[in-house]
Amino acid sequence: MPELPEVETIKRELDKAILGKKITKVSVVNPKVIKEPSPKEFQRQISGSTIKNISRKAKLLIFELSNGKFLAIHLKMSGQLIYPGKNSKLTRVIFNLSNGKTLDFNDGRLFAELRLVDDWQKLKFIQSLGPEPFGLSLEKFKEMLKGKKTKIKPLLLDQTFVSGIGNIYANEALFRAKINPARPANSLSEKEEELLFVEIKETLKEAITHKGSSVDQYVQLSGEDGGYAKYHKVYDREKEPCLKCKTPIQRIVLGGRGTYLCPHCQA
DNA sequence: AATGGGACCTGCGCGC
DNA sequence: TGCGCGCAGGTCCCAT
Repeated sequence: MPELPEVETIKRELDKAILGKKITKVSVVNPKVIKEPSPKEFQRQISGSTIKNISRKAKLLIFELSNGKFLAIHLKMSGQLIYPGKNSKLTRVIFNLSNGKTLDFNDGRLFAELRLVDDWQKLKFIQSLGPEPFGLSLEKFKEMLKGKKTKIKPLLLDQTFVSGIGNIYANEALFRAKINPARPANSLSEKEEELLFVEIKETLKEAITHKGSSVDQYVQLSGEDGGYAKYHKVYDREKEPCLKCKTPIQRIVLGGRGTYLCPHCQA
């Protein structure tokens, strides 16, 4: 799915496009993506409310509605929000707005989760989240790494450890910090911890600047691709030459996820 | 505590 | 052209 930069991009565009607008009607095309309450209640309770605020927590989008409820959307692997909506075969939920346009929620793989709740802070997913990289000090980050024998890359993907990083940016940040993804987290030198801390934030920031990485399903709110994929240094570049040393990029599997590295730069 | 596997789904690209 | 396989920005759950 969209990782932190992709969700942040969508959040910023939603702010410009639909903040303050009224949702006149909701059509649930595929009820599978509605986790709570029932699809019927979901439609009923949202209809007629105004979007008062939109925020992002890690990879989760949260709409605050005028009826006091919160709509939480996790896009998972293939979720998309499109405005103005074009109603494709992947459209699972349609939000009709008072201006006559629609906000479409699309999701090819049906992994995404939409929840309408009284209090988003009580969501189990939210309560388990670790800090976001931007809200973290270097000291705290070093502290967190202490005693962690896990491989550093799967650890970065663990949302209870730090939140917002996904598979693309974990790979990219580790390359930029010249750290092998299989290294035990507690084996990093102080210099490496520092560099990793900096590169995680830099990578995420750059990705936000370019409006995210469109590798497969992710698109911006307008439906356009994000522009960051062409700057990827290792992700999805198996067998292509390392941009620094020409060594072919290697793909391995760690924690069940495709992992890309330069075996020379990240020895 | 940590790691591995599978599950949830659909669709795409690849090799034959 | 058609088929089967492996793979996919995520997370959860169970077994070891």
